[in-house]
Amino acid sequence: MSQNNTGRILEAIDQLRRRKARPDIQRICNYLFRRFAVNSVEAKNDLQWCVDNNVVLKVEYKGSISYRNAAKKLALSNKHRDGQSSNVASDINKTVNNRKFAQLLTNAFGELIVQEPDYLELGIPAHEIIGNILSKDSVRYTKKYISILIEKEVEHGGLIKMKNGNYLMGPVNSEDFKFESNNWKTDESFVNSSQSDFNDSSPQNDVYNIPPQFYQQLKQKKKSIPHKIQYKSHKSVDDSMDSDDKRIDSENLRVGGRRKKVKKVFDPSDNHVPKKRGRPAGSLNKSTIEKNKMQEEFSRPDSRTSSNGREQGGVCSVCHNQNKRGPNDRMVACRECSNKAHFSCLNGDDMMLRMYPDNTWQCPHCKTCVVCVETSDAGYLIVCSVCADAYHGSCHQPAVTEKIKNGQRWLCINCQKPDELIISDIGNPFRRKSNSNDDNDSMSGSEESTPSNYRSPVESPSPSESPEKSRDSPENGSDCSDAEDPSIDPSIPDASNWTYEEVYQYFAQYFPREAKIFREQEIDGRSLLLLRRMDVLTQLKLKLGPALKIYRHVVKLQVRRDDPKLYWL
DNA sequence: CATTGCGCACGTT
DNA sequence: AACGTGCGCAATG
Repeated sequence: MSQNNTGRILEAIDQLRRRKARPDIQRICNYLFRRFAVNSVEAKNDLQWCVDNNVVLKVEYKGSISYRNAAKKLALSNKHRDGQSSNVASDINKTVNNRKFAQLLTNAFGELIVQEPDYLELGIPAHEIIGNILSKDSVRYTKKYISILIEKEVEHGGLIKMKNGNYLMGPVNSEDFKFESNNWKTDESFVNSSQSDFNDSSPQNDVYNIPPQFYQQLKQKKKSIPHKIQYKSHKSVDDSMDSDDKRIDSENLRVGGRRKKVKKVFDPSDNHVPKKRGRPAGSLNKSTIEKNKMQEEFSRPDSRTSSNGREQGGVCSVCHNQNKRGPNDRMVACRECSNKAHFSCLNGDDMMLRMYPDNTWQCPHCKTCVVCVETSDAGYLIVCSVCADAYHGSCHQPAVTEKIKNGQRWLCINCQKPDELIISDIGNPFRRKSNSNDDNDSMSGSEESTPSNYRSPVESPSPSESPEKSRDSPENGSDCSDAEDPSIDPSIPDASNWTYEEVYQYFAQYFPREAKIFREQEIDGRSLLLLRRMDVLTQLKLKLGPALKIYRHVVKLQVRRDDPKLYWL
């Protein structure tokens, strides 16, 4: 099932909106992939699920399809015509959202009271609450929406409105403050557990159900710190939220990996400096309409993952299916949390879904940099395609400066070996570098590229642990530099004496999912060298896409040369 | 290169 | 009229 991703999809939509980019399927998928390593098939399925369940609205706007956060739309329309929500199905996400909102609300109270202990007596003005919540989640909420929710909360007794118009928190409804979702998205929210912490004494205690940690802070802080409200720059208490929104937004909310921009506060009064940008006139240009139209058609099933997202179950964190995907499939549990995934869903192109050599697995949210032990929250993690260790680019020695996309093969320092060593004396096929030629193959979509940096800059030879075999030593090019050697590319191993296990190992590094066929069929090196195109395409029961890519490797091994002419003819 | 920020013209309410 | 939307560009890493 897809609830796992609904939050992410909403986040994507809102993020795009905030960026003033059209939240179309393309961008949403892109966002999900970047942020959460959700593949596009799954993303599309989940998006569809969201649409079907009215969590997300699919709309046509200016000739193209866009997606809207239904909750926001709802808040909007409720405001305009005070009807009841038109749609039954939105109830699901309403409860989820309510809970989320309750968390944010409590959190806001906690923070604000710590900031300004006087609020304990005076109550907190709505705009402060709104500002605080927006600073946490301006994607899901707007000023108006929050106002509405606050009023609702008052009706339900969760909040108390004072005569001065300020708010106090009412009695806790523990149900509302339960930690939400144990999925991989960890929330910075609190667990409302340790009552004891703030049970001690405070007279307001029964009124202010603020989270424990805030109560602690509050106690320490007393009233010593002068009141400084971060977002307060407006004259009247009540308007000004709109310009404030932006500021809050930019200061506190960072989702993606970036944010420079010195942030100027937009002042409508300096209109007279037009510094024209953006498109001149006429809002839509045809070419883009057409482009959008073309990419509009929904998912073509992506050959490499059969994940379908439609089925019931939701056990596998990757495909959300319960059923195993083959006789040999099994569930692998994250070694940190309760997430599980099909064995077959792991070890694919997505490096964040790679198992460790000891057959354990960390889900993407638990995976930590082996150096700083921070998760991807602290920065993009690059995962070694051999040992599955993750690193922040800057933590790795030497620092990784070039961009390694998720899915791109990359070797950590421990797994890198100078090519010379491998080629000339080891000849161990499966531990061979991925430097030279796998990017093209293993990565599904990416076209070509990544200049192969043969000689790796590294020294650590980490002697190969493999059993020695002296069979081939391909005229040992002592200078590995590259394929100037006439016919044989020394970086391509000689497979003629491989056992089928070795063949399997070789292909497993590029095609973890498909490689087992080589073992099943007991294709050893000699057989491999005899394989013909049709054999690969038809006899191995592979899907066409992988089969073609595998065939390419087969040819390379057969001729020990990487010449596209050979396999595209 | 990909991603993000955003002015401004236009659509919706 | 006020607000929502997103194109197309600029800035940014």
